[in-house]
Amino acid sequence: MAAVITSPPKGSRAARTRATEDRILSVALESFGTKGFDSVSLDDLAADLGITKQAILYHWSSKRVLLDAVIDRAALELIIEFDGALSEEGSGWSRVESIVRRIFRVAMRRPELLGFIREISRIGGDASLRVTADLEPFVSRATTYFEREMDEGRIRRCDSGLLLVSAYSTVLGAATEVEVLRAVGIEPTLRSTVVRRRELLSFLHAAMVAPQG
Amino acid sequence: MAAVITSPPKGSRAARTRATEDRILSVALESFGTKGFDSVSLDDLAADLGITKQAILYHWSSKRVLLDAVIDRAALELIIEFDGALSEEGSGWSRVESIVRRIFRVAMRRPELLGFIREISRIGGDASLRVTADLEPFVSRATTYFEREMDEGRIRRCDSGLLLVSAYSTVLGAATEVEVLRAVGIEPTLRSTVVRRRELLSFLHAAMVAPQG
DNA sequence: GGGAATGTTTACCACTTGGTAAGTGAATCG
DNA sequence: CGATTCACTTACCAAGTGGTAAACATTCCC
Repeated sequence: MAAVITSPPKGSRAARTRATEDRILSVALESFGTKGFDSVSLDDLAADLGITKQAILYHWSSKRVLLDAVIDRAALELIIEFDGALSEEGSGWSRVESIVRRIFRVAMRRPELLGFIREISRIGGDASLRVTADLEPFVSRATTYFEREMDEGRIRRCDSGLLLVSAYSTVLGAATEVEVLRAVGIEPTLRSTVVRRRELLSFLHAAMVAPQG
Repeated sequence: MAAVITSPPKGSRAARTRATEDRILSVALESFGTKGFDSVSLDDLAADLGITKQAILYHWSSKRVLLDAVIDRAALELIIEFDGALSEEGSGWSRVESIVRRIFRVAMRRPELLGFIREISRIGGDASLRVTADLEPFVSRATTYFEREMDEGRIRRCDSGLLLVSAYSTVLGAATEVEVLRAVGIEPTLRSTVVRRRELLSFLHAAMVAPQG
């Protein structure tokens, strides 16, 4: 709704400006996520966009400020991708399954998004704090969800925070550690992806699901 | 044994040269692993070492060639850290447990080593190929080990390559994704590390151990 | 002991980096 | 329509980049 109110007449200057900023953020996210923040110069970015670096610096006063904007964008997109899965129908294992499928879809179609979060973690400092703050609402929702599932005995009882981290790194790892996969002789094809997802689901199932009784 | 034969008289020029190269590789591994290859300039490196960058370029003709040397060093250290675990006494779950403990020890004491491998994976190209080639013997040993354990029914049957990747990313993730841990409210202290290791072991146990029968 | 090989430094270079200043053409508005 | 704001470009700059050339000090070897 806010979007409707604030969105100016189509084709207006303000609208085109926002479209440009959007394009810049999008390309920056992809580049930072795949090559790393320091490995991408403003000139590189500008060249990809077909503009000059000063155009970028017009919208954000420094590369560091641009990074903050990209962080916010990445967190937003992550939440959009995953938050829905938490609200979906079903419960217990079937819901976990749908979350894993969704994560896999993101990892396959938007690897730069997950790579970017990882990159930010390494930069540390303010950047990490920012992404942490951005994701906090989502993390607390996920944790709450896990707690409830445990209370109702649908998954094994354990530290919900660690469960989240374990699930996150397991899936993210299996989906993105392409080089490691190559090292063990798995070329990342669509077919092998399906196989890996199936294996991973059974791995997680064994790990998470409470022994029924 | 080879070391004895090739090692020159103590304090000789050759020995000191090798010590210098060793120091450079060590500092480079730490810096590249924590800050990233592109984020560390030769001047930075030299400053940390108390020498000039030209001294570095004397031993390796370019920054890229230095990277190759650092990759070899990292792979060697990784193998030294982990390979022993595969030959240890015990079998089945107890051995897995000892491997996990070892990985945790490395992740805690030498995070830059694992961070470096991850960094290299992202750089891609020749660098990735090199680390893959360096680690191949170790990977094939680990895979063989898993296969045997499965044959003898001590762990669940599944794709051994994926099992390796899953175990690797789960452990590496839980041990190194500090920012994610912070996001879920776990400050990385020694105490929390112990807790996390215990949780992880139970997670892995449920996932890997074959239902007895 | 003297010349040669070796490891390191000083001096330098072309190029790239993030960032500034001033200018320009088009959309906007009174 | 004319002034102004806006989005962007051209022209720079100082600092830092990886890398080269040559001078220099030390160790080695005959």
